[in-house]
Amino acid sequence: MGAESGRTRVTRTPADRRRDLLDAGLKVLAAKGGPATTVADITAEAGVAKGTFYLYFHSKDDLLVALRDQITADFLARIAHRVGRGGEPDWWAIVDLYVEGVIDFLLEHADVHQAVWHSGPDPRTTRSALDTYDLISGMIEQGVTAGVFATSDPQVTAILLFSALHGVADDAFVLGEVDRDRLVTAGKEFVHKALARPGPS
Amino acid sequence: MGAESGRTRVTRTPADRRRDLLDAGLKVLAAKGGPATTVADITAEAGVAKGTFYLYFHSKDDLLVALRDQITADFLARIAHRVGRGGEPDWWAIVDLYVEGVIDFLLEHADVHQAVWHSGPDPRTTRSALDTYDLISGMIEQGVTAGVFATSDPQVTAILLFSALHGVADDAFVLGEVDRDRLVTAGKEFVHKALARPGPS
Amino acid sequence: MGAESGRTRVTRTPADRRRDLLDAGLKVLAAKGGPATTVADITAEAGVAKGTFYLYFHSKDDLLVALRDQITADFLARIAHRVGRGGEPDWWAIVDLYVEGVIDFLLEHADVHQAVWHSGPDPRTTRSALDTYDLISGMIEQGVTAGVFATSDPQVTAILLFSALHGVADDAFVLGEVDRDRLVTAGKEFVHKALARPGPS
Amino acid sequence: MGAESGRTRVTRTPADRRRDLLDAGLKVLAAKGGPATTVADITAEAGVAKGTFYLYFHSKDDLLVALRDQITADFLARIAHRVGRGGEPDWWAIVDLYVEGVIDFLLEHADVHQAVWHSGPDPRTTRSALDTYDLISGMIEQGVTAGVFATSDPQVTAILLFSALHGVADDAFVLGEVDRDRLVTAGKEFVHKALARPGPS
DNA sequence: GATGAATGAGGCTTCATTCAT
DNA sequence: CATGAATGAAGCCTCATTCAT
Repeated sequence: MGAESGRTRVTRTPADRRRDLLDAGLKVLAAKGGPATTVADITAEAGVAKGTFYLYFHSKDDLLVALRDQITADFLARIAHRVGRGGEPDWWAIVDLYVEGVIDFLLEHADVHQAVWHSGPDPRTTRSALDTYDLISGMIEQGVTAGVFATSDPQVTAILLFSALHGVADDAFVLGEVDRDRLVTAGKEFVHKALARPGPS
Repeated sequence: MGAESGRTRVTRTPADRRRDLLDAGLKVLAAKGGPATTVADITAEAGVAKGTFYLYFHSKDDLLVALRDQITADFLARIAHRVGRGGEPDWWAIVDLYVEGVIDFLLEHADVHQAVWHSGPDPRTTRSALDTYDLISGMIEQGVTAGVFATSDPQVTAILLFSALHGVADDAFVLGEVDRDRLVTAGKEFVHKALARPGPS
Repeated sequence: MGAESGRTRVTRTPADRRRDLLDAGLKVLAAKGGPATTVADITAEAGVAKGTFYLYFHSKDDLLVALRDQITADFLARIAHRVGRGGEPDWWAIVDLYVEGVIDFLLEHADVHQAVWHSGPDPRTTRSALDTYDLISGMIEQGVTAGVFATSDPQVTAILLFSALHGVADDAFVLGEVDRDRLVTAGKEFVHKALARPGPS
Repeated sequence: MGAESGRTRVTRTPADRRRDLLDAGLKVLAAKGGPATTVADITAEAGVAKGTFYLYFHSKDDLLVALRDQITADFLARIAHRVGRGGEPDWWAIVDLYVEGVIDFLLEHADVHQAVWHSGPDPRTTRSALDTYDLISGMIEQGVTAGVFATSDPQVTAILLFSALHGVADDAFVLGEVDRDRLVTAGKEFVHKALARPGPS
């Protein structure tokens, strides 16, 4: 009597439990990679029973999608936060912040990114990527309107730009040689030139 | 009644059979995606028994790697073929050919590419990607030496460039809206500017 | 019609279920012999799903080793129980009890013994056999010290003795003609003479 | 020209081919153990194609049985050869030769013995073992008749005796510590005493 | 006879998901 | 709500045996 047998009951709100599971998922995915991660891994990491998982997610894919969305949202929030400082916008400064933001974010989360992005259901169903592209193409369009950037196709350019940065960061991670500053420097130079108006005079 | 189990045994040369299996793998992977593809799918498509697979590949991963290498080799060959025309090299023309080559190739094989690239063993072990980057950075370095291009970091720039093109093509495929000419046009503009020397005067 | 697939799920305590599987393993191994026994056979006999097996054993070999150890432990316990009666030890009586114990045990479990012993991983890794030899050589050494037995090499003699009895029992089983009393009588005579001190005078 | 493509045709008589396969089987079994040995291993070792195997043996089990019989025959021949020296038989000398013969043979062939004996079809079907026992019990009976040995049950004693020697040799092999002379010494002592007539007076 | 490519049944093991407690 | 034992559909791979050449 008194103490129940087993682990003392940890009471957490449903929202907290769900968060615990997402966090655990993030951690395990980063460590083991997408397909290798099992539901058992996640519940073990979260310190709950296997069945509990299904009280908070319909399926494993469900959690994967949730993580995808969460990561993208985090990413957008971080970029928006860095970029969205008022006053007369200095478009080149914004681009620099953006480049640094993307690279830092990806380097930080590259493992999860890999795992989450290439697992679970077809990404086609996710709005995440589109939101990201919208952010970038919005930025480009405004810069063009402001007469600072030049591109004939802001939308495709947004994808080119994002993909370029995404690519270097992922590759640096996969190849295991990460020189953040080198990437940032080269990335800035690359993007600057690609967005710049043809040099006058 | 009807057909007996297993149609009459057909013997082919090892090289042909191996090719059959690779082709079947390509087809099935394109249709179902990496992890969803089973060895049974592949052998069914190839019209052989399951055990036959293991006469030609040590494991499922083995085939995946073989496909990876083959696709990369095909890619490099195509690019090299397009680019490698003698005479005084016109570097901008080469870049254009390259951009078109990459986009065409990826649009054509985007599905397989996705499947093959993000399945099987860690790509870290494959030389494929590195070979590709070497090709590009070589091209850039020569252009720089020739005084046509300008970049302070040809290697990272090569990755940025490749990733940018790879990204648009994959995305176009994933999103299901492919406008090849638009991609090519935007890609050329993007790459040209990114590689160009700063405007004179 | 009739029973649905999979009768209603029955939950037992882990210890009980593990025992169920061991018992089932014993039964099936006795009936079909080592390599012919499949995990499916065992789970069917135990009345559980195939996956359940792997909740209690890491692999098929794992169960084989567990059975090996269990059987040896049972054997040692039985012998020890028979032999370990206090008072002035009558060494010849002990030997007789031992001989009977070995033969009875082996006749009873000969089938499993065969199956379990010559399957699974190399027995070299198991302490089982050594424990058995230690028991016997201990008995012999004590008898020698007590001046009742005579042997110049108790350890090898222990193996000779055990092997002799093991052999007859197994053979009787394999050949299908079991005359327990005949074996016991001949065994006793054999062992007595082999252990006896040279006739006086 | 001249040489045919592929390995030069090696013409061997059917009997030789069969022998090649048996020898190869022996070698591979000794190296890899019973169940781990595949038909492919054997044909590779013999330098013939897989299908050739089935021209000389009905099945894998068929070869196993053939090896079993062959080994037993070799064994009997060796013992008979050592023992069967004419003149007034010195029964104790015969026993010594026998003990040495058994132990040497088993130590020499322990690996194959293990592999061959505990694989393939139920040994119940083989005459091999019985032949061996007949040899031994014959020896014992003659010794008894000659008034040199004493046993009330020559047949069971034969099995006890054979099993004892077989056991030590196998164990020494399995445990990896082989001290041939120690085994022989202890074996002789053991068998001598077990067969001896009760000390006079 | 010889070859070796082809077969396919079947074994082991994993793991997302369910459900009785 | 939580638990964790139980499920069973698949998946990968092996290998004795067959058969067209």
